[in-house]
Amino acid sequence: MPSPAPSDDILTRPRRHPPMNPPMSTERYNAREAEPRWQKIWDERGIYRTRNDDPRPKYYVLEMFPYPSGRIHIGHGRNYVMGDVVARFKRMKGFNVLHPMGWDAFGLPAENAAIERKTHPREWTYENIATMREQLKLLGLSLDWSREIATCDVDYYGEQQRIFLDFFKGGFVYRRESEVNWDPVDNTVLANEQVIDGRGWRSGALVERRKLAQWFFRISDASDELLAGLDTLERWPEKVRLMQRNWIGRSEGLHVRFALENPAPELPQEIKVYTTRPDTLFGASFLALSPGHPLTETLAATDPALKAFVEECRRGGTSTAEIETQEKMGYDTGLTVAHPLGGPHLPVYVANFVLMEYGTGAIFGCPAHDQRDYDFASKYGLPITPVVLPPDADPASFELDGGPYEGDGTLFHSGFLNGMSVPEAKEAVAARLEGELLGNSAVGERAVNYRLRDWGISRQRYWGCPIPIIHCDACGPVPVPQDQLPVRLPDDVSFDQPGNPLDHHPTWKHVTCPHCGGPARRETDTMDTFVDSSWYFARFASEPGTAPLQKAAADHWLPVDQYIGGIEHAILHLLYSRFFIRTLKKLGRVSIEEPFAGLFTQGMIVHETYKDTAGKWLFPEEVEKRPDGTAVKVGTGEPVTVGAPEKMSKSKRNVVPPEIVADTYGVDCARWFMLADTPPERDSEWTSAGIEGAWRFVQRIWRLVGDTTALAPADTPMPDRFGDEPMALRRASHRLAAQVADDVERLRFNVAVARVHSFANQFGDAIGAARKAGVTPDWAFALREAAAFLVAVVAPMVPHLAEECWAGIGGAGLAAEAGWPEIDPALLVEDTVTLPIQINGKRRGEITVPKEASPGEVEKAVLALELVSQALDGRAPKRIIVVPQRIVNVVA
RNA sequence: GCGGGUGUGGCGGAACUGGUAGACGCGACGGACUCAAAAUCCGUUUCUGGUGACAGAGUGUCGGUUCGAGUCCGACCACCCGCACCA
Repeated sequence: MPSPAPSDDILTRPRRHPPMNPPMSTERYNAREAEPRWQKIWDERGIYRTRNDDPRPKYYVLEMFPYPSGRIHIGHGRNYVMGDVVARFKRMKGFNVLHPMGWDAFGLPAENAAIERKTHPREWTYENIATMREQLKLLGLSLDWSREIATCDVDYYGEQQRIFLDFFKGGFVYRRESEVNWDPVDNTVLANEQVIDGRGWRSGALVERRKLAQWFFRISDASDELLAGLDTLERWPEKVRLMQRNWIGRSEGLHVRFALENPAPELPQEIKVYTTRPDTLFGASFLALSPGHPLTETLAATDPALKAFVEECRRGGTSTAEIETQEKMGYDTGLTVAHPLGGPHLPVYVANFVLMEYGTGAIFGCPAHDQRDYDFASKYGLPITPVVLPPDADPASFELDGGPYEGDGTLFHSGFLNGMSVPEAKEAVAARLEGELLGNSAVGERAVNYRLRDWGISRQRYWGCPIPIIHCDACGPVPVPQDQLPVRLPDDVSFDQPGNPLDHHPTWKHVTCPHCGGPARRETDTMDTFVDSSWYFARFASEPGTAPLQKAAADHWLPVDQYIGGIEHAILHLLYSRFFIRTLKKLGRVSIEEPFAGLFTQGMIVHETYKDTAGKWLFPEEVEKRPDGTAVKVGTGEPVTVGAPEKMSKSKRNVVPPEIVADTYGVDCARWFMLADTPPERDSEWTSAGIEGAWRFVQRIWRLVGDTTALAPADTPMPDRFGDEPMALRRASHRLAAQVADDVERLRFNVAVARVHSFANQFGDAIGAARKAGVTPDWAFALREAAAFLVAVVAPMVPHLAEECWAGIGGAGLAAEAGWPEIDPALLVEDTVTLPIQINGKRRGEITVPKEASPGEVEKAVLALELVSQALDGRAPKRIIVVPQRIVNVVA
């Protein structure tokens, strides 16, 4: 899924040292020593292994699994850390948490690596996985590694083949011709990202469109339910739901059949168009067919000029930028159609802007009320008749001012529609045309259209899940029999020649037909990797070593309670997964419909970029910032240009490897930094000042806890009475636990961090006060409690430090297995409240009253204040507004 | 073009359903400790005027609703994101 950029020379890169003494003295928390030690203990005790038969309520938290591209940098870590905080927090709250990890391991880069470095895609992939697994472990994530999977594991893709065949038998898959990008020099199919400026990325040849038979999933049949399902996804960002809604693109309109006049015998009797503006039918001045329309093809067979025109339309890239700038082009076929409502006869054109894939591949053009039709009609001298009159315009004098009018209004020049509003006219036309016959069926038929197209899953590639079909000349496409599954990828493949290695493998594709026993060929296409990622979250539900997709396990764990990933997957991955799970339900393989109950899209980590005088990108470690704001190259003093913060990427070298952060500050600092300051959905800038701030705070927690254990004896019993100050500290401790729990539930990590900071300030003051006053039993208890609460509250965020502190205060077991602090509700309630006093809306003072004081009592107390009587200057106030617990406003 | 979002100190950002704007952090400045430095601790830090208690202004701009607006409404400006010949 995300495509992390590898960084090759991390281990030789210069290190930045911590801003202080080496963290070795006993005064300081030594993360470098403590972190691996705790990770080993967690690992040995297997505390993050999840069992399906655990009776506690389940909670499934998942981060989008990575593509194993090589190495991760710190920019990739943010979503894993956020997920980890949620997982650890929910464990403390008593849930049986599933928090797994895997690899989106098929895909093109492995084949490119095979070509460039002569390594096998399998080796390259599994080596990358090994590296990245260690890097992720370094982050101290509480993952159940026993459930790890890679989509290129035979077990996984074998199950996927079974699912494909279920889809096939259920009628959710079909095969049809579809266009691909064809590189005529390399004789190979190119992915969209391999086409650069209309040319093959490797050969530089102009890319052609070529038709190939390919497999499709019938996702467009599910348009309506996918759309309706969005309304049930209350814990998804509104933005993502909107993007999916637009992508599905439902529209309501009318199919209208136009009778061809004097058609030649080989031609059809009619042309069917789709329109969402039947109200503008009297303004129609032409019909336009797509170059790919069947009628176009029929006509082109006997009309060389039309054939040339169609070919010209085919040329040119498929990129949106090109389509966007393309001029409207048309070809007059000489045919005409009758107007269904008795208007003038209309010429039939073929036009480059009419899409075959949408609607019926044919339109009627109403130039006065559609920009595209207006452009077209202007170019070809077709009539432009306004039929919708804008509000307040005069029908006698109304003229278009240089463009179409696409707004609302009243119909005119439109026969029986005159005077109607646009919606009324739409309805009237639909009703009229439904009742009229052309041949044996109605001229008009109401229709719903979707923008969503079927999902083409065929890829002419080696490193993907083989499509388990055998092609027989006699029997057609035949499923691979169950006992011959999985269809394994052959290992002995060569990447010496262009094209699909499966296709030119000497033996692999030659098989006998399971049906008739005759000679047959395997399908050599593999599946789109989006198929792999459409059900991996269901695979994690099964215990390791068991069948990959188990109904009971999937029904137990799904839907994912909290899914976390980048916004770039807002449409395809999430929509495909939704379709996949719905289809699996229809096939009886799971019982749920929506795979992800809660979705969160996190922001990226960005970093400044650096260039030397030669324009070469520099790593952050190669750059030294001067106090005057300029930057120079370490060692040489050469000036460095500092660029704006951008997404971390290998090519721009603005990456920070997790190893260096772990070595210098410890990963807890990195985790704290990633959670602090910036709201999690926004991009966050990685800075050395920020990580140093995190380092200081980690040390601060350590000191607060250390000071407490030195001052207050362990196991101090709870005294009957508390002094004001210890009581205030207790209130703060309990409030902290309540508020941070709320913040984490709402994924407001930056706010949670701020609260912890704020509490630390208060805790520090309390320690000072206790020292001064003498550590009485009430102080001792309050301090110990504060330390225990603080450690527990930060445990999800800085788990290693928490363990070290937990051990220091004599906590039972591991912090990772401790529960969330028990909050005494009585301590969350204050008995007095301080209200600000406004005079005429401006804050002029405040008053402290008992919490239960009635508005009348508050009013009396406020009026008694000197600042109020001064402001009133003897007059009676016009009005006093008392908002209980909030504010008092005196209107003088 | 269509749809959506965001605008708050030098910076990242807080502010529950309309109720003390600037929490918390970063940076900066001043001080304590130290032979000195680092670390740590304390204080100041929206702007303007004033030595000062204090006064005035202030959440992109303009207007509105309200006792009270960062928050709600209308118009506009800027930036960001998504989609884009979808009939």
